[in-house]
Amino acid sequence: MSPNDDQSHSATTIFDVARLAGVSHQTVSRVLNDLPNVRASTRERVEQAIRQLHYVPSQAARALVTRRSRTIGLVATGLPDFGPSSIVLSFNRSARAAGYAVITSNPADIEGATLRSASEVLIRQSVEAIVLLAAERGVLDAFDGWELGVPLIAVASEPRGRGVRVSLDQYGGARRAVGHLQELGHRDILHIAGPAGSMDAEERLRGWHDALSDGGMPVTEPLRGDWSSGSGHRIGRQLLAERVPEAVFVGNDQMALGFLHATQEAGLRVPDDISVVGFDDVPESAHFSPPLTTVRQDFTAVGQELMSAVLSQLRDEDSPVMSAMRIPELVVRASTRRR
Amino acid sequence: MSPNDDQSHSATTIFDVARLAGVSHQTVSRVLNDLPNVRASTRERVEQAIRQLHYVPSQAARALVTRRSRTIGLVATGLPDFGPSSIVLSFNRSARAAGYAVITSNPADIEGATLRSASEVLIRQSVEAIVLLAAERGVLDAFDGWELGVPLIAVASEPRGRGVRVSLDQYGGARRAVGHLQELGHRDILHIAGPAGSMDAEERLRGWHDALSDGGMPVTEPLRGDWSSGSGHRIGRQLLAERVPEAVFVGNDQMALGFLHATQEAGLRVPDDISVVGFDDVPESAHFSPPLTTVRQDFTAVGQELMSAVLSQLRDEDSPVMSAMRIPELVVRASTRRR
DNA sequence: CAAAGTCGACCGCCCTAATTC
DNA sequence: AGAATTAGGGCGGTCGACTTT
Repeated sequence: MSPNDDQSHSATTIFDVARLAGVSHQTVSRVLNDLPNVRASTRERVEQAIRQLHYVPSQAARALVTRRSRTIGLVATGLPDFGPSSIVLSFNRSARAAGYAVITSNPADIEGATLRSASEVLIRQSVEAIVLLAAERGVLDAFDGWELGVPLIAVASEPRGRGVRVSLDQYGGARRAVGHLQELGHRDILHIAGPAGSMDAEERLRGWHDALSDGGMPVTEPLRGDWSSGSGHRIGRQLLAERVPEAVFVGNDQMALGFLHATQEAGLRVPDDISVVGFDDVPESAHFSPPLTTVRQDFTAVGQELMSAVLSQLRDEDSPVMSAMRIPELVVRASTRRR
Repeated sequence: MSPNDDQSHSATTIFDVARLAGVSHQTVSRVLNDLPNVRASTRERVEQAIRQLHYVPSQAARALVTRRSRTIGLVATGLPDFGPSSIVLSFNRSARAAGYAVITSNPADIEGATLRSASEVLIRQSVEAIVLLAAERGVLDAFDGWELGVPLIAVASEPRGRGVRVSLDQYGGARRAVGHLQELGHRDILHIAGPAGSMDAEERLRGWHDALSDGGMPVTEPLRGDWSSGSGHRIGRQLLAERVPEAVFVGNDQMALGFLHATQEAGLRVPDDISVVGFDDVPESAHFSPPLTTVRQDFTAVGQELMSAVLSQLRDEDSPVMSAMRIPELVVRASTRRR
């Protein structure tokens, strides 16, 4: 508002405000924290002084005395892929909306030691909770027997390890994908899975497997990719050199893209010669060649649920340990057709 | 190490450590901060005590007295797209390597007020610097005449506004892309640009424009997308309904994907009927149909340079205001061919 | 006179208790 | 007597000055 009245404002304290407003520092504290017993006129004078001095309360001082940093730590792997990035984005926004700042750590790998040291840095920043976004099976084991001192909330699709878990129903999503293929009359349905050890990969694999065996269809060994389009391409090449399945359920959209690439190189047409279903529904999948039938994951919801899990955990320690998982929807486009 | 010796460790203080080690709290502080004048044997005893108590120094208390939070704030827009996500990832890692934690804020829009309030939240967390990742022209204006109190470092490809700027040479990259097309003998080269107002979009547009006029070629009005593959698709549809240009330089890979989709719908073949060049080199572009010729941006380098700009700014206030911008490389794949 | 340690003030804020109106 | 306000003691560190080998 008014110009020329800032004095290197990192040095302005609650006492300066008090002096200017003609009250005690404690009264200023009261208005700062919306506590009662402050006359409206006094409050107004104080607020006026705050504005005039560009006063910003010191979070450090406040954290020191309240023992609440209003900060939560996020350990995230898998970036810059679309899914993880989307979850991080949504989580950051939800946290901010709840009045929390989030400190992010992106460890270089998912070794127990690396994860632990990333968390230690966060603990040192006195975060009030730690959120773990690392889809690998066993990452939670790294936290076993380690008294963090703060709640741990993880994105995990398997019911295992300590901490609170949040996820979407990968198994259910996979069943929908394969079910779609089955409804179209396909029986010979292969699966290009994500890396062994990824909880999501394993759950999708399980969904595919169960859908086939429940339908009395032959279950073959799944092929293993690493989520990258390159791996989808490579696997597709090898596979198609041997035989052409009726349909393929690919573990994510990137690998599906690589697989589509391989089909073209092999002179095959999708969906005429072979049906393909992906997983994730990244924004680009609508423009793949052909537009990809896939399973939509609501990453935004995951971020929001993470934050609400954090909040309920902060509120009382024994809130539910795993929230209900929504089943992702199938998005039918042009990469699948009736046999 | 040893079991059963943790006492709700958020309450452990430097005094507890001192007592256990049989020294004064000051001596503990010395070993904590690697200061001299501590006998090796004493140091060892203190470290032993620290381990035994699971002692973690309170960042809040330290920040309060040193006035250094060891935290830096990041205001990032554009997520979850690949480029911005990659920069954020790289920046986080570089910051961590330098001993800084980073608090991220992802504003919902790029209005001045929104940006400003996001920064205020960061200031309140007493960050030591603010990094702004918002490609829009004019976002820096929102900070004009506002005494932040901490250095401001921005990713910006245009030399404008306050603060330190870091970027890759968008203009140079665009010239390389268009130069490639020209070398292949194309003269009728259209441009599908990113949204008006995006600094990167404007710089790439300028590069395209200058390449054409320097080559004595006709410059038409650029088409405007919004970076999404959907917009590339829509624009492609409209364009191709009217006429088929020899070549198109598309502002990013996503829009290029959408455009490729449109060419297929129009029954055109790339690169036989029309050459296409993208920008970014997202990992998927190698598997587009056809594999995309594009310009590779080294996002990791941007993240690293951001952090080193922060450090030099923290070290002394008048370090260079804009670092040298590298020119992104051209990656030739299968979407372009000689006329 | 070094090196190794100890003491005590202070960073900016919140909380409880005491005081004033 | 009760509402409004003030005084003072930490929170957990760092740093300078001072004391002990």
